[in-house]
Amino acid sequence: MLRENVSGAVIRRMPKYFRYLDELHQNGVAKISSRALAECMGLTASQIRQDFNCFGGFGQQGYGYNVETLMNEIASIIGVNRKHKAIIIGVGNIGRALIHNFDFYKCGFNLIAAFDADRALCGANIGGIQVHHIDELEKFYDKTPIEVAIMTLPKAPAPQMAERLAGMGVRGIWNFTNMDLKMTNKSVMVEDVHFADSLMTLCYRISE
Amino acid sequence: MLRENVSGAVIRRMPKYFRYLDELHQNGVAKISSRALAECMGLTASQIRQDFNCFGGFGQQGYGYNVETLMNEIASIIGVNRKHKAIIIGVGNIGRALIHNFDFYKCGFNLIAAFDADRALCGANIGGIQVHHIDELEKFYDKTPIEVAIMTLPKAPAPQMAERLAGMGVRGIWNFTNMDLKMTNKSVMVEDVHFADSLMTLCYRISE
DNA sequence: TAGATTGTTAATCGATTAACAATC
DNA sequence: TAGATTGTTAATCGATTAACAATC
Repeated sequence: MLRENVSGAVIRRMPKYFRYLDELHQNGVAKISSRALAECMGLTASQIRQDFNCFGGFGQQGYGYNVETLMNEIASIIGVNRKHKAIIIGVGNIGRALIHNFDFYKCGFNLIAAFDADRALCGANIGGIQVHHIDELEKFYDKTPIEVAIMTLPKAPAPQMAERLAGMGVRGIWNFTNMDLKMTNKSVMVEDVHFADSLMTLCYRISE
Repeated sequence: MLRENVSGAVIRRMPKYFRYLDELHQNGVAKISSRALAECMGLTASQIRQDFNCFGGFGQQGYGYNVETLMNEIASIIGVNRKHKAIIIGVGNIGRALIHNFDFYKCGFNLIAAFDADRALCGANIGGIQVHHIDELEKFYDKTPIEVAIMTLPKAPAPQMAERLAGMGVRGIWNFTNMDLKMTNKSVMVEDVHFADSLMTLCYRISE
């Protein structure tokens, strides 16, 4: 796996490749050409071959790509086979929705605990996930270090919480606060889910 | 407002501009230069001026931009001042989370109703929003046409629902199904919120 | 007027697409 | 072998950055 100088644009396409290959595999498709994959994904064959060759040559001239092999390669490139430990901070509506509906495991994560500032919720078990008080965060981390924190808490405490998590040593933050977190430690990766930006983009596009 | 040949990259940045200008305005900041805005948003001054000039000249040489004026211009460019009517299809966890927590109004929308296939939920009022049975969708639309549908329903019925909505005449779909909707009618705008793709991107980035 | 900062053109950079030799 | 399709290089396209004249 080469994995150097891979552009953000390519990285953002990898999950989509994984998604389509997973589906093809489940449908019993054994091989696919860049051309056919391009057709069904709405990309160009050229782009697909360029993208894959950022990480190595997974195909075979004259044949195409073996769907299962390629899917596994991409899974391993993304790292979804590694099952990183994650916790969720804030069990309001969005937090609960994620706990109940979202397939963390398929995305390479193992959700192991939830935290909230509301003492009334502590000790509760939501969808199989134990809720702890936020004060116990560091104690928990010392026993069980986690790689990623999911921030589904209100805006106000968010910046401070992000720094606290970074200080503890988390590697990444999945950010649902709809605000940009300015991390002092740039090695902590932040992935934003900006609902408002997304909906406003739609607003623009339907306004012609 | 020129608004021709505006690239997708520029459009995606508009909500972010709006967000920052709104905050500056609330903090009582009256004027700002492209340089200062660039600094606080993590962009370049050049890019900001290029972006704004896709839609017209909102600044003043030697002075900068009036924050309130610029904010209002951008609000009007995005269309958030128009309050498009919207409905939500599926009141599971994600649907409820949006109804309870999300500020549709600020993003230019007026959420007027919810629909679900589960008869047990029909007639209920969730966070001020009436839940109707999905069978009444067309009847409802005939009386009250809406511009946008928010799809927070399971994958299985999603493709058919998208076509049904397009057939009725909706202009846009905010898609939470985590699948790509292939619309036959290309004039229906689809904006995806791909949780899984987002988290997998983070997975890649923390895997070095 | 002098200083500041825009609007806009030109230069650079990066990403996508096209082409084709290599090869299964 | 002939046909197909990759991996990879070259060409194109678009987006970002730099530069600077216009002007408040």
